[in-house]
Amino acid sequence: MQKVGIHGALYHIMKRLVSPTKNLYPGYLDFLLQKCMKCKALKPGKQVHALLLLTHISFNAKLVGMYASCGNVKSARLVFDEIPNPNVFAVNWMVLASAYNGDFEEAIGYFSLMRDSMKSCNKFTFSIVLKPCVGLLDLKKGKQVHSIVNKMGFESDVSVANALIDMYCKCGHLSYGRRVFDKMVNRDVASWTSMICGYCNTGKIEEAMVLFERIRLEGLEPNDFTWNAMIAGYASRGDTNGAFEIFSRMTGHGLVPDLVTWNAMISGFTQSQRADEAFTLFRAMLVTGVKPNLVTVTGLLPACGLTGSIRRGREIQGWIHRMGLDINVFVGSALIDMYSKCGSVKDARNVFDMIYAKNVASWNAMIGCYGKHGMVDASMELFERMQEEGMQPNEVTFIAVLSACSHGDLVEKGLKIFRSMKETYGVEISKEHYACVVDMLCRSGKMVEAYELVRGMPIEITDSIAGAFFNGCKIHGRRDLAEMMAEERLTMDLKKPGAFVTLSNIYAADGEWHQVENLRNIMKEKNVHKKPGFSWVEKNDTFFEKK
DNA sequence: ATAGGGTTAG
Repeated sequence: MQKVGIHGALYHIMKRLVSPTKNLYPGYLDFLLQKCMKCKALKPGKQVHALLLLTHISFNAKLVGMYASCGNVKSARLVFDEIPNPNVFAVNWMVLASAYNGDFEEAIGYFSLMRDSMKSCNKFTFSIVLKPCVGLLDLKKGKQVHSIVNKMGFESDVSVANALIDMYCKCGHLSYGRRVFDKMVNRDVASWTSMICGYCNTGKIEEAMVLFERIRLEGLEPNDFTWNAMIAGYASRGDTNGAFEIFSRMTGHGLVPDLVTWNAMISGFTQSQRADEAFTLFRAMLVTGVKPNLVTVTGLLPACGLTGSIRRGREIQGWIHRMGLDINVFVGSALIDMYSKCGSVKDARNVFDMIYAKNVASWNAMIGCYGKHGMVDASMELFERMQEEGMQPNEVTFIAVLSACSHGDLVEKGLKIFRSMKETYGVEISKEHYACVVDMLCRSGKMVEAYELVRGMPIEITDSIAGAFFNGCKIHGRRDLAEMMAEERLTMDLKKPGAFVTLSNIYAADGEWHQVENLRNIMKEKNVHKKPGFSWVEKNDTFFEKK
C-alpha cells in the first residue's frame, strides 16, 4: 500500500521536474525519503537519491539512513563518505548497518569516530554498538561501552540496560548481566526475557524458571519471546516433559505457538537424540498450518541422520528446492552430515558443491564425510584445498582430518598433522584429538606409542580414549599394557562404561571369568551403566505432499 | 529519522 504511494508520489514529482516552470519542494523529497526508510523500499529510495542529485538538494544523513535500513551497506557507505561532518543519525545508521551485515569490526570503527566527541552520542548509539560487541563476543569492548554508558548517565535507559544484559549473557558473563538486571529500577518484559535467555542458553533452566514465575508478580506478562526462550531451554536439555509443559501453558494463555516455538522444540529434541519425537513434532507443526523454513529443516536433518532415514533427508532437500530456497551454510552442512551418516558420499559432495559461500563448517562436514567412509585421499585433498582457498582450519577440522588418517591407516601423516596443530595452526589439542590419535596408533598396532601417549596426556582419560586403547590391547594381545594402564589411570576416574566393557571383554576372551565378575561388581558399585543401543529403521511415511 | 529478548551446521 505504502509502496504504491511512494511510486505515485515519485511519478508526480517527475512530472513537475520536466516542466521547469514549476518548483520542486525539498519537503516532498524529504517526506519520500522518510517513507522509503520506513518501508525499506530500496528502488524508490534510489530514485529519490537521483532526484536529490538533479536538484542539488542534500539530505545526506537521511540518505544514509534509507540505504542502511534497506540493507544496502555499500551505498550507505558511499553517501556517508561524502559527508564532511556526519551527525549522530548517520553514524548510528552506519554502525547498525555494518553490524547487520556481519562487519563487526567496521561497525565499532564507525562508533569510534564519535567517541572523540562523546557529547554527540545518544541513547540509541549504545544499544546499537553493543550489537557488534556481541557479534565479536568481545567482552572487553562491551565493558568499555558499559563504562561510557555509566559516565554519560544512560544506564537508567531501559533499552540500553537490556542491551547490556544481553551483551554480558552472550559474552559468557551471566553474573554481570544479572548485576545490571538487579540494579534496574524499571524493567520491562524484554529485561526479564534477556536475563531468562541468558540462563536458558547456558542450561541454567532452574534459575530461568525462578525469574519466569516472578514476571507476573511484577505486574508484567511474559510474551512470545519469553515463552519461546523457556521452551528452547527445556528442549535443548532434552527435557521433553518440561518443554511440553511450557508449550501447553503457552497455548493455555491464548498464545499460538509460532515458527520459532516449533523450531526450538524440533531442534531441541534432535540435539538430544530424540529423533522420533522430532519427526512427530514436525508433522504436528505442518498440521497446525505453520510453514517450515530453513531453520526448521536444519534442525530436523540430524534426526534423519540419527535414524538413517535418507529418504526423509532427500525429501527435505527436494522441499528446499521446490520452495526456491538457497542452500545456506547451515542447512548445507546439515545436509552433508545427514548424507554422510546415511552412507551417500555422492549426495554429500553434491550438496557441498552447491554451497555458494562455504564456511569452515561446510569444509569440516565434507572432510569428515570422506574420512568416515575411508576415502582418506579425498579427505586430505580437501584439507589442502581448504587452506589454499584461505580457509583457516579449526579444532573440528582436525578431528575430521585425524580420524580420516586413522581410518585410512595414514599413521605418519596423521602424527605429523597432530604435532603441527598447535604451532602451525594455533589450534588447542582437545580430548577428541587425543582420542583420534590413540585410535590411529592402536589400529596400526603401535601399542607402546599409544600407551605412552595416553600416559603422558595432560587431560583426563575419556571414554573414547580408554575404549580405543583397551580395544587395541585386546586386538593386539597386549594385556600387559592394558593392566598397566588400568592401574595407572582407571583408578583415577571409574565412571567409564566403555573402558569397563572392553577391559572385561579382554578378560572374557581369555576365559578369566572371575576377573569379568570382579569388573562387573565394580561397575555396579560405582553405578556405571552401559548405554542401550537402538535400531536403525527406515519408515515409509512422508512429510510433504508432492504435487 | 536511528535502539533492546527467540530458532540453525561440525
